[in-house]
Amino acid sequence: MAAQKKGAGGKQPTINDVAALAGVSKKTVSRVINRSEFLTEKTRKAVEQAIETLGFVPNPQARALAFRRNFLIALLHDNPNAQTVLNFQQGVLDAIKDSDLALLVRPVDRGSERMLDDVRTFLEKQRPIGALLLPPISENDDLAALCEDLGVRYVRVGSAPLDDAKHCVSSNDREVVAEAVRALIALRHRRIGFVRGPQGFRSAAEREKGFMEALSEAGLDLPAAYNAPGNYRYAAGIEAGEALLSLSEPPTAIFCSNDEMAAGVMSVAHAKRIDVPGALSIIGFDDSPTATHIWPALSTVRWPIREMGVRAAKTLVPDFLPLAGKVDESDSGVLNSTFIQRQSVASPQR
Amino acid sequence: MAAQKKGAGGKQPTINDVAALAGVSKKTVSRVINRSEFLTEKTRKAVEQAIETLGFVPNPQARALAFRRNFLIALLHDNPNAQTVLNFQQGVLDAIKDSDLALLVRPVDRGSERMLDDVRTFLEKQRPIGALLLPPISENDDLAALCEDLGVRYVRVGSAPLDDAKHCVSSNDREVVAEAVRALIALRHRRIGFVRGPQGFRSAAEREKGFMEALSEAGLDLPAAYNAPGNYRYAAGIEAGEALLSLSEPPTAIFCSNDEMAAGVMSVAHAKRIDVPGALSIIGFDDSPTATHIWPALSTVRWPIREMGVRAAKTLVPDFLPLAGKVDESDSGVLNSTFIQRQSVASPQR
DNA sequence: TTGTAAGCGTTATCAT
DNA sequence: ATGATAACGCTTACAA
Repeated sequence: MAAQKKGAGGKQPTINDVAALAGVSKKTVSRVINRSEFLTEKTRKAVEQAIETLGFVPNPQARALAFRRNFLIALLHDNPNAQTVLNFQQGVLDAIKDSDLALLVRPVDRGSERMLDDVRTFLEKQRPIGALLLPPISENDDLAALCEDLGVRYVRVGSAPLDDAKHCVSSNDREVVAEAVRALIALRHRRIGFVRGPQGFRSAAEREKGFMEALSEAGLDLPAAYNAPGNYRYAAGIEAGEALLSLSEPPTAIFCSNDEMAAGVMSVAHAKRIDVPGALSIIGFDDSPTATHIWPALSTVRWPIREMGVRAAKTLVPDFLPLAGKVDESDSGVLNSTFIQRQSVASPQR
Repeated sequence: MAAQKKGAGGKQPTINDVAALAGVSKKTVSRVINRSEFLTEKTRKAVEQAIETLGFVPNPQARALAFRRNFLIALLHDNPNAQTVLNFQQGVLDAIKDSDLALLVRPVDRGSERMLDDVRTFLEKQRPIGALLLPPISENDDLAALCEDLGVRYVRVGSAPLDDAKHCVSSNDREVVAEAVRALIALRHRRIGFVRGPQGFRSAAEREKGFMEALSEAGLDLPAAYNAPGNYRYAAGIEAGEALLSLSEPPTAIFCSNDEMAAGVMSVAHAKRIDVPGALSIIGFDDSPTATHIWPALSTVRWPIREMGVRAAKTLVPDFLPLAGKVDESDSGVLNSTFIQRQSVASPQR
């Protein structure tokens, strides 16, 4: 039990108060705080006792000044998927829980011309030890270069290796999408549609590669009419659904590059009284809350996003984390996504 | 254009470098940084020029130490709804954009016995200027007392006034729920079911009050069988749907205390081949992404959460924000939620 | 209007 | 193993 502190009025005890009470120099107290190994068990006990009695908590600003570094890491994101961001945050916080670190959050506006300047200003002002970059901004090489330039460590999170293992944590989206599409093929689907992600997104490209890979393995091809554009938004799913499901020979299954677009396609199917999964199987990507909230529940790919948060933090600041935190140096930084089968997929009825 | 700084190796220029270059004392530079009014236009220009030339950015740790306070505010949350948390975050960041403040994020575990201790440790370690408390933990009086005790400002966010206006930002959920239910009644619904939120949540109580208010105004009552328990989770919506829609005389409309449970009820309706909205109208609460992703799109209540984030930040740290940030002192701190009508509601067919 | 000296609470250096 | 003294980069108090 720490002693109760005084309220807002009472002054915080300082390292000097502790030193005085324990009858040692403040440097010795500092040694205790920082777990120096050159300490008698006895003096350490005495100092700890004094700390306890006073309810002393080291002033982080003073420490930061003396150390010439603070204890903050930053999360930079411009992710449309709230659940993804929050799960990642949670993973990061799991990782830094028993450390002195705290997490700063900074959304950035990918579209803005001043994006790089904004980030520069933020990093210069706050000087966090490091920055975690979530997709899609993690794909921006200029941003990584900026961090490098400012001496701020960084780790990029992506759906495929974007950088060397020291600067990247990624998942194997391509493989898992291929696996999902193979599952459709195994169910005897032959007319399989595809709804793309936004152009220029690495994640979209990876998912497309996985899709094409599975198709060509099976000797199938993707007619132009089955290949619909998208941008990860629900409305794009609606448009793609309208287009694909109005064809004279519509696909019996559609892979959508994310859940939100899959929800759009599903809505169109409902509106057109097309039975899902009887007449149409649908697969999404993200395992967002939407995936389980729509009916029928959506088969999808789960990104190990929380685990990636943990890993990203461990990669970023291994030297600030408890020993348990160390990542194996030889680790490739690739985590596995998982294909999750739910009710939206079945064999085509015919 | 700020001058490019050296990379990781180069040392940051300090206030002394600026002072030397500008030919003034460092205190004068400090005055420029802190916008003192007692400065000749000429010296100010000279110092600004030097700052520009060197690319000087004041060290926040040193400032924090000298000021005896840092420039951080904290967001404490334990909210299951990711979109809500993120929208709120965005609002806070909008508000502090042109200030020196940064945002720390800290999820807390409402269920844990050590919750208060964890928060205490966090606040003592980081010593943010203030803390923003999101529901449901904003309803915890002990938490507010802890902030008070530690001299950390706080603002609580809730669905009804939880504290005096200096410590609270809220929305008028009760009124808007009543409005939504009146809309059902105006459409000639008479058998209206209710799915409750979790016990002990203020938000749940407010929504229930609003519901009951509208019912009794119309001289309707809520049979016990129409009053289903819930906990804001999808699975509870499924259970409630199973119960309500298996009755020999089922309701023609169901108000669910949040969107997630509404999605559950909707799934049950689909599974039972009950037409929505023809045979059953459904209303939710939150205007979460789910509301538009399910089919048919869900009528719901939109919480002005981003605006509440802005307001909460302005209430918490008016003295750190640009002048535009001031909140009118006489303001009650109550923002308006909005009823949003979508396809899930219609007159009962009969 | 500007400058000087002292101090914020910690850690680094270098003794002992 | 411990301590004295000087940083760390800035602001405050007071003086000029």
